Amino acid sequence: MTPAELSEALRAVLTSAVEDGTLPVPADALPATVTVERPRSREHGDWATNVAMQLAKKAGMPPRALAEALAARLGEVPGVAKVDVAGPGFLNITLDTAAAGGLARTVVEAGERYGRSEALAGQRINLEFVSANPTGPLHIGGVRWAAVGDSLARMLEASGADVAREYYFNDHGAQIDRFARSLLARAKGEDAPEDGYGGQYIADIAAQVLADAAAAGEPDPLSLPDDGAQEAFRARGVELMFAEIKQALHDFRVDFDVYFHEDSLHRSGAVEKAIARLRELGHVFEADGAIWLRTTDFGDDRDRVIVRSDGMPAYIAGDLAYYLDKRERGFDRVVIMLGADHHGYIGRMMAMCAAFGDTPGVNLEILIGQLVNLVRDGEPLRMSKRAGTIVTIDDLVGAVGVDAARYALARSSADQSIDLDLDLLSRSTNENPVFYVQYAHARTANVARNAGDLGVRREDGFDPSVLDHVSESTLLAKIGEFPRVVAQAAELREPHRVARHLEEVAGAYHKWYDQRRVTPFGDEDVTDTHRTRLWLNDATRQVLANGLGLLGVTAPERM
RNA sequence: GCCCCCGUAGCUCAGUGGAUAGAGCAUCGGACUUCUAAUCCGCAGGUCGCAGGUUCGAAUCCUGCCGGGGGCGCCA
Repeated sequence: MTPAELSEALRAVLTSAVEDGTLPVPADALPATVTVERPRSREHGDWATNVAMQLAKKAGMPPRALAEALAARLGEVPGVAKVDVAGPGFLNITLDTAAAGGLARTVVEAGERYGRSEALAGQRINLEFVSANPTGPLHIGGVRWAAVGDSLARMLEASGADVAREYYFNDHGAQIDRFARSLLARAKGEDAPEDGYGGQYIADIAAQVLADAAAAGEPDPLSLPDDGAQEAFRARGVELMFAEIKQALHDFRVDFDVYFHEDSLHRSGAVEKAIARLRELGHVFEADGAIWLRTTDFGDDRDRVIVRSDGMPAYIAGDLAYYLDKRERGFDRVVIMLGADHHGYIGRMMAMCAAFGDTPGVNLEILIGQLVNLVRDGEPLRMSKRAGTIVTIDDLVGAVGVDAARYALARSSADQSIDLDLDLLSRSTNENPVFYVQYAHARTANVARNAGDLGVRREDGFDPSVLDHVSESTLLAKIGEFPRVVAQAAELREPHRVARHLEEVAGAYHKWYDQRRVTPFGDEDVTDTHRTRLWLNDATRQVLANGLGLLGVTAPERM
């Protein structure tokens, strides 16, 4: 019996109690899903619910009295061995060993589908993340969002949502001009401009632009007048830089459905259209020669310029048009992941959303993630694009590999700033928890191979009543909670929850492995005990594989 | 000055109002002639930053303060 099935059984008990008057509350007062949790202490049974305490006030009954009434009915449910009322009104439920163990078969039969749900079915979600400027290689901060964003996308999809991964390609404006001037200067053998970019990659790309032009039989860009030369370096340089970022992300197992060019919003007239819409809605005014959006009407702390007094659209104008474009493409939920250094945008972005008549927090969600700090020898490392002292995605992946990098970045809450010690990472020691989880998976695969070699076959028998050891109860519980953890991670936009849960599953598996043996000794006969344990072994393997898949981390068969 | 995030075991961090606050790492002591010891078992380790409040119940929610980090342009 899965916790979800137990939850349904509880709800049926509640419904019947309402119908015959035992529980004097209206039917719509019942929670849609009854929360069933694994109690902290083993003495409190297999599962517990606080539903009696939640309903006590509405029913006008003492929580314990209500719990007693429910306990009697719940005890009648097939598979439920014992129900106790404890503390202020908890219902502590103990399952028959066989009913609890049945989960192993459920998981194996569900296979890759175990952990998937329809919790977010019908939602069309646009998830924008990374969106780094193509003025340099993807740095460590962007890599965090690549890992977290892609994992979140996988979990949203597993929960039934229709998800588009989107990268906003900022190829318009002053930063790109600075990038182009830096390339040009380097090609001429000059120092980088005061406000430009430095680093070896600038030299590499400048050389590549020259080589490409020569190979194509085009005139040497350096022979052009400065304007033309800068444009040649801009066009080709951005293309090269972006291709490099895209390739690095692909190698990181992150592929976007849409790479959206900011420039296209300006060329297509989408910016003007968005401003016109806001003007019609009466949220635009002019002052000091500029055009403003009255975001203070919607909670922002100051109004925002959308067209500067020199006639150029401000940066936010692109955001207005981009948001509108996403909505018009049919996404009812626009989710944007930003670094903590952009948290100041939330107010204006939410105000913009409201100005268009949408609901902030529903149609537009902004997820803020804290920064990644780099540490070497215990000293914080200052990074500067201009000086070229940046740690790129390739540096990180080269040091620890994709699996460890993705896992390390995805296992912490995005609210938490994280320190990555470069020495530790470059030593590639075994301190990374990804190995703990992957090793557990490799072990399940090894056990299954050995069992197969010795003639243990699942299809020959399944007797869940033999799964009576405490390590089996614990492992079954961890496996049983997996679907709820995935759905919760998707709904809360907190993919790290899945990683943490996998660590618990792995821990429970390792303990079980030490206590119970799947394969027969020597000339021992194969019994249902071996077969049933193989079901549990394989169920664990499935959960670890599904979970690692949600994190974009491989599940090795051998290590 | 205003805004955001953080403060939990020696370290790194889990814990979206529930029971005796957990894990990994580090330290110390144990367990491999039979499924992988990248594992497991045990010991030890805590004023959940401080002070109030909300309620049957607060690490969790609210207010104030302290400490650390980040941000507040007609830049992008």
